[in-house]
Amino acid sequence: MSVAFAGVGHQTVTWDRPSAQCPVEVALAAISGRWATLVLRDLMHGPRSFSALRAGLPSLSAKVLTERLESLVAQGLVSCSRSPGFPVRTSYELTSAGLLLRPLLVELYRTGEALLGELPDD
Amino acid sequence: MSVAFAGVGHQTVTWDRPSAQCPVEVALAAISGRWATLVLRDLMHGPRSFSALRAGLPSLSAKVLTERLESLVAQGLVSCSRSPGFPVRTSYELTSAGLLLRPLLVELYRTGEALLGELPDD
DNA sequence: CAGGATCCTAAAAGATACTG
DNA sequence: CAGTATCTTTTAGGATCCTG
Repeated sequence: MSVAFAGVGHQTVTWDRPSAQCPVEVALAAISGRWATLVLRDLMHGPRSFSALRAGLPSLSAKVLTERLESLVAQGLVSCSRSPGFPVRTSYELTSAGLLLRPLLVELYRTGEALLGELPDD
Repeated sequence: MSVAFAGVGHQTVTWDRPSAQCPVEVALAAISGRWATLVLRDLMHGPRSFSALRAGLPSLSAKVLTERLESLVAQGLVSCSRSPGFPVRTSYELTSAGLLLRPLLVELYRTGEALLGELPDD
């Protein structure tokens, strides 16, 4: 989106579909996909290994976790390091860009709480 | 999620999958689905008719717009009023709960901008 | 004008088994 | 330990045509 929502002004936009250049789409890409926010929350507490992440989310399959991590790494939000030797150990860690997501996650939580307060009958 | 991300403390959670009671999931549900944030942005500027929304998002099909609106109405975020007579006119408008999403949309935009600044090479 | 009804395709998610 | 490979199921999105 080319404008903020806070009433700063509404300039007409020329595109009509989600664009990769739109900040909102960029932020959404980071938190989209099932389990994405849960994986991010775990990583917010510090580096985690593949199995530590699995242990925290038992009903998440290895395949989906792999997909989620690949996506986060591809977006530059998470970095991955492997220990040499055997068995291999990996460590996934938020990058400085990934840490930028913290306020967004907080805001998601805050907004959700506000909605639950206003609409307790859902 | 049962805890915020701001370092208030990390209590072990007992569930292991996205839950409808989790504030984060509630907020996510409001903004998920393609075009959802764009529809919400339009509505943030005031009531809109079905075709006004379509006109603003030309590549969005009637079916998907209907789905998005139904979802928002079902969540209590948007209300819909129909004019009597013919042809029918509808007006979609954010409820007070829907207005609670504004800061979240702003934060999405802000975070996206920050990410684009930190990762211009995507 | 404001959708509803169908049908179709693609993408995401999940289950299971296996490998470096 | 940290994944990969397949396969099946589910879901979302889109196209087209139709109706109150």
